[in-house]
Amino acid sequence: MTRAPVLVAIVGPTASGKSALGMRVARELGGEIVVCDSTQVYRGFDIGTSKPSAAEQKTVRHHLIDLLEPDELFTAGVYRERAIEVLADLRERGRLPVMTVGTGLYMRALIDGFSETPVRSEEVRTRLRTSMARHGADYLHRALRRIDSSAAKRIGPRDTPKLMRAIEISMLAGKPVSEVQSARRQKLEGFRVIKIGLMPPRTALYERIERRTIEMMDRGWLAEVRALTEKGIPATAKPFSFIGYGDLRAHLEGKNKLPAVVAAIQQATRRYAKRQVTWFRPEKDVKWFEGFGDDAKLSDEALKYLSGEIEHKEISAS
RNA sequence: GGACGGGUGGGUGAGUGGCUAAAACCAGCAGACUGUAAAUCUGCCGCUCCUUGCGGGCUACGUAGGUUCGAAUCCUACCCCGUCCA
Repeated sequence: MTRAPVLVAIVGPTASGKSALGMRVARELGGEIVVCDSTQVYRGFDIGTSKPSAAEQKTVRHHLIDLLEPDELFTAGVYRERAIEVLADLRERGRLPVMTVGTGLYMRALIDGFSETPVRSEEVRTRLRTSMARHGADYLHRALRRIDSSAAKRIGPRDTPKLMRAIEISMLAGKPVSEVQSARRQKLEGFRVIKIGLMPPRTALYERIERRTIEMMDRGWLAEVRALTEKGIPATAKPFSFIGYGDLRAHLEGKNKLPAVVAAIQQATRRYAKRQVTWFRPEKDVKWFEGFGDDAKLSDEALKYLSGEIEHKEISAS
């Protein structure tokens, strides 16, 4: 007779207003935000990652941001573990988890889970990289073909990261990746997930991306990058590969003119948004809203939908 | 006014007689993605027709003519752009 707690997940491309909608949902339904974003976990990288402001964090409690130093690595698997801890805490306190999802893989890792796969191993990767250097660029693909031809068919010969991961899994598990991954995924348990999606019209989204980039610059993004650089964080640190950070750093080193950099950032962001759309669109069980999350009418509807769903689920579950 | 260099598809830019609807890269569009995912990779990318084929037709390399079986590629004139000389 336990009422399974609800988990609300808001998906959508960057700049679609997930945070704004999440804030409202959390405020009105007694929730806290569980951020699902691979960039906001890094401390100090705030403006360019659209991290919730201090004011917002004061209004509604946020989780899973500012977890790491710039030189630390993070993975979908680690995200899953951390998120499960947070969810357990929220459940205990009777708070509604409101996930704002920018990183589709992380949400999948949490909700759908992975098959039981070996964790990333730097040793294996170092070895693979050495072999690749010795035997040529197509070494990994040839190797995977020997181990697991169906996986090799699925992954392109130039897709080094995925080839490496596939081989790594095969080696550590002692059986082909395909076999490893055909095992059941370890789904998130104990929550009823309600997914809502934001899908603004493409041109409107792109316009907003363009505007938001300018706003980020106005809010001192460049100064943020300068401060991070002056702290001695190397350009090779992972968060400097996030959209904008590397470009702005290069600009500070006198490499590119600012207007060109801003244009490049806008472009990269548009492309990123497109990839997010490609990822989220086929997602199952999503209630889609064709607009921005900060639109009053849209958030009214979304809220109405959510309240209905939550009530329904809780009644049917008890 | 004169001398050179150059004008190629949305952009950059290869291509000097047939293998060129035109390399490559970028942008754009679509897609894939089970552990670095704001990452990485794949396909398409002049228009059009169908019996969707390494298929047909049309248009295209500043403009207009010409040479040739055949021209983005050669010739002539003209128009632009850049550099230099007056």
